[in-house]
Amino acid sequence: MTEITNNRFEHLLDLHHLKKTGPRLKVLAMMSAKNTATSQPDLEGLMEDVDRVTLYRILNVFEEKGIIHKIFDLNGTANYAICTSNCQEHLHHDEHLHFNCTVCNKVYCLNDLSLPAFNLPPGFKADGFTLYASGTCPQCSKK
Amino acid sequence: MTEITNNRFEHLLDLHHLKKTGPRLKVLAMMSAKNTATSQPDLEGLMEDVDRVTLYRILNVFEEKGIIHKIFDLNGTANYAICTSNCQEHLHHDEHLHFNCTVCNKVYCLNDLSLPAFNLPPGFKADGFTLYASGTCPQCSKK
DNA sequence: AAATTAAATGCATCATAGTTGCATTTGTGA
DNA sequence: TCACAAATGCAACTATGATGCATTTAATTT
Repeated sequence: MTEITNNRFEHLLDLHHLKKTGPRLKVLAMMSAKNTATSQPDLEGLMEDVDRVTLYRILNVFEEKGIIHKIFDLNGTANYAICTSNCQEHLHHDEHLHFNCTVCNKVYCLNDLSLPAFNLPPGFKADGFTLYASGTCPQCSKK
Repeated sequence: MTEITNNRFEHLLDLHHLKKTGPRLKVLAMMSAKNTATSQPDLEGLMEDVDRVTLYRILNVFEEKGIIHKIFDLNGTANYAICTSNCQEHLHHDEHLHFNCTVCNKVYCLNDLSLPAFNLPPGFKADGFTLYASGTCPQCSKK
């Protein structure tokens, strides 16, 4: 399974003409191991053997290539999540719902929910929407 | 008119049991002079005679009291806008639409638009929504 | 109107997020 | 396996934001 997963990531890097390096594969592994977005500070902690600057550069290219997307949580902290295949194929289809738990502060990407149609005041031309919801996540609601 | 406006701000500070000081009135004046949100760096530039720390503290109390609200733009920069009266009266009625222009980077608060009803996956309990749209604003569309 | 006091400001200092330039290393294609 | 472009690491720097403490100031009380 780890084999297969790793192959999937290597393929992903190939697709975007990026070299398959240790730090890059590790970033993908760390992010895919969670069901929520990963904050930059957390990621930095998980990647202790990798230079901070390298991490920033990896995150930047991944975002440019559409491999991951960046979400700012309620505190303005950068969070990153791997894009769904849907997101990669249709570049303009980036309408996500992001849920930010006010208790544990986790950011959930609820990609399945689609946003309803919307009309803006005259003159505004939108090319992307993101809906943010804040509240209590399932795990924090339980206890 | 400046008199009246100033009185309105003084009244606003009174309402929230905050002392009517120069820096605070200046922040309110600067923010209300614009039809878009003001970024923290811009605000810092506009308030040159006021200490950076004081500005941060003013923004924090104003936000706590519900006088202003904070919006992070596409770059993660903090932007601030004065809340509408609607927003002050009903604390839970903070469903805004924020439009971030990708050309001039301005953030517009389109308070008038109401968000459609939404249902989240089971277990998620939302207490606030914010819709972000990015694209081109009326002024940048023109030219 | 002057004195008192809590609140607000200013200053020094620190922490963290993010960037840039350059030298070194490493993946990949010839 | 060689060569070169790409990626990493390191040093240094900028910007945003926070904290502790001394000083000032707005508002209250007499």
